Amino acid sequence: MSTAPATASSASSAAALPEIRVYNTLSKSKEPFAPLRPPHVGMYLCGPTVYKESHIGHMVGPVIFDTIKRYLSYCGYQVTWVVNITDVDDKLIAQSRERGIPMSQIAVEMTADYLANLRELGVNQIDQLPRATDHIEGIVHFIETLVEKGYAYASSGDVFFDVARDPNYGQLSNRLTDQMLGDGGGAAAKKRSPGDFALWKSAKPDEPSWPSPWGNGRPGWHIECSAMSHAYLGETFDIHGGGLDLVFPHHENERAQSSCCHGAPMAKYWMHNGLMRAGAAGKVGGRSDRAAESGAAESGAAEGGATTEGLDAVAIEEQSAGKISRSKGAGGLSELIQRHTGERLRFFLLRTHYRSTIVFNDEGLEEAATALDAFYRFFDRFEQITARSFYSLPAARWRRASALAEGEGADADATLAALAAQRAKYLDAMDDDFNTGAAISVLFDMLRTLNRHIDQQQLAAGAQSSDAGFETLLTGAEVLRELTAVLGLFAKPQAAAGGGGQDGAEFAAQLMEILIELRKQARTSKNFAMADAIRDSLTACGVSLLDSKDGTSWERQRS
RNA sequence: GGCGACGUGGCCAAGCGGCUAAGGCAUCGGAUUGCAAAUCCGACAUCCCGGGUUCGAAUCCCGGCGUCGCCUCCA
Repeated sequence: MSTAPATASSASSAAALPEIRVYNTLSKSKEPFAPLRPPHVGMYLCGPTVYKESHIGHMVGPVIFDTIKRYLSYCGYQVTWVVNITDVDDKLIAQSRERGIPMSQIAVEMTADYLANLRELGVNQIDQLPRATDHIEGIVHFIETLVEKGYAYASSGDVFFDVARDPNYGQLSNRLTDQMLGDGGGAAAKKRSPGDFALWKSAKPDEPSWPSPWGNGRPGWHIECSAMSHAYLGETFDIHGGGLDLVFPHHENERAQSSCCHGAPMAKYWMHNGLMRAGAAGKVGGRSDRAAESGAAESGAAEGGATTEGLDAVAIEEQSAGKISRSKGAGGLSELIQRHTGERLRFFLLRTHYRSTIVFNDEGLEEAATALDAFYRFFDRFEQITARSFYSLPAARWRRASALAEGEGADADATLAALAAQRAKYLDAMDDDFNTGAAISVLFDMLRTLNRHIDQQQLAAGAQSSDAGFETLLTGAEVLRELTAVLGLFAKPQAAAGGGGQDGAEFAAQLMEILIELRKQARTSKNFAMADAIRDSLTACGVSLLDSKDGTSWERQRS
């Protein structure tokens, strides 16, 4: 009566080939990851429409998929990752009008902003960043094919996708087509039915446009992703990602276009990351829904101004004076990065599972900072003892190349044994739908193991490689490096560990003030040995003290 | 109205039928320390409520309460 066979049978063989499981929005369940053409993996992430500066919410997907690519690569796959830049769109046109500058210029500016932010967050695994406007021809061709095959129809300069022709429409987002096709009748005069969506939009007089068989116009939203993913990854690729908010209509429509055009599935795995919410003091955002009104009167509490924060409560950039901005200091992403460092933001994002909602607020970021400090302190400690920088340790870039791969060499040494077990736990977490939160918790365990090892072996600054436990520390740190690198963390030393954007020069000035004051006190109390020691030490690191009747100033020596 | 997610210690957050319910922040003890910090050891939850299925549920099902998202542009 026991179900033992199921668990027992896999025990021996499974160890050799760890199975990665991925949550697929299409099937609403976790599936074994089996790419179409192993070891190659094609991955497409829907990038931004570049009409405004990006905000922190735009970073969630890139950080997650950057990590996914890192992990898959680490496991031996060869991943090609494409992120599109949508640089034609109604919003861009609107911005262009508003600011009185060409659409293309806005796109260039905002793309640069986006990329700069990605870089700060350590997102550097993207292979291709195609722009929609560079692929107009392909887009037109794509639409032509759809028209030829009868899935789309032209209607006075526009071209629409005929939703009724796709029996699978609605599958991804779990919507019924007849529901959408409903009675609505003639919602838009040009469409056959209200659910149809534009593939090509005819140009109005002063809008940017490109020639096409249907006259001058521009691509509709969705089609650029179908065309570009096809151009770079082929008819069917492995992973298609994006925010949960893109499931409908964006991905549903992409899927319809692509599968109808090619007669093949667009992607094997549809992965969607959770959205971010601003977690202000009270409650946040959400527009007042129909129905929500009834009980509002009695709770006088919320009256202050909890009104519409806008749909995207996270868009602090535009919340000029609202309570949201006050509670977290207004400003865009770049200011956020400056205040918290990109690494902190990345760490913060990775601590939550990618499919859940992340509540974003300063408290969370501060906590992340505190937690991260434990790592930075260990790196310092490690460097003191071994005279090696943690950041320059050779990290195994492949799972099976690890110093502790499959637990080898871990038998005799308790520390290594513990680390090997922890590493296995980490890998299990990552194998299970990229559970970065659980993986990071293991990292803290490793930190404790390593610190305990140092304490117990009494390793101190200037230790020798012949000292007991020295080699173990080295090996252990390498493994920690290996596993943190997979998450894209600790690539390079932080300017000021945990300092949170303290300006370097200003910081140095503050320190110097303290030292000068101490030396002054030493001199006053005739403790000249101490005073000289301070000055000599400073000289040793390139700082000269200049005494005068007005006090003491300092300068750095030119090298 | 339709679709969907979530509710785990003071806070954040893993867990997806069965080891002592991860980890972080905070708090409280202890070791260490000239003091402090850091580090280490230890303490701190039966999982929104009510039913049900099961030998066994935080984990599955039903009902309730609550929070949130999508259905329109959105990562």
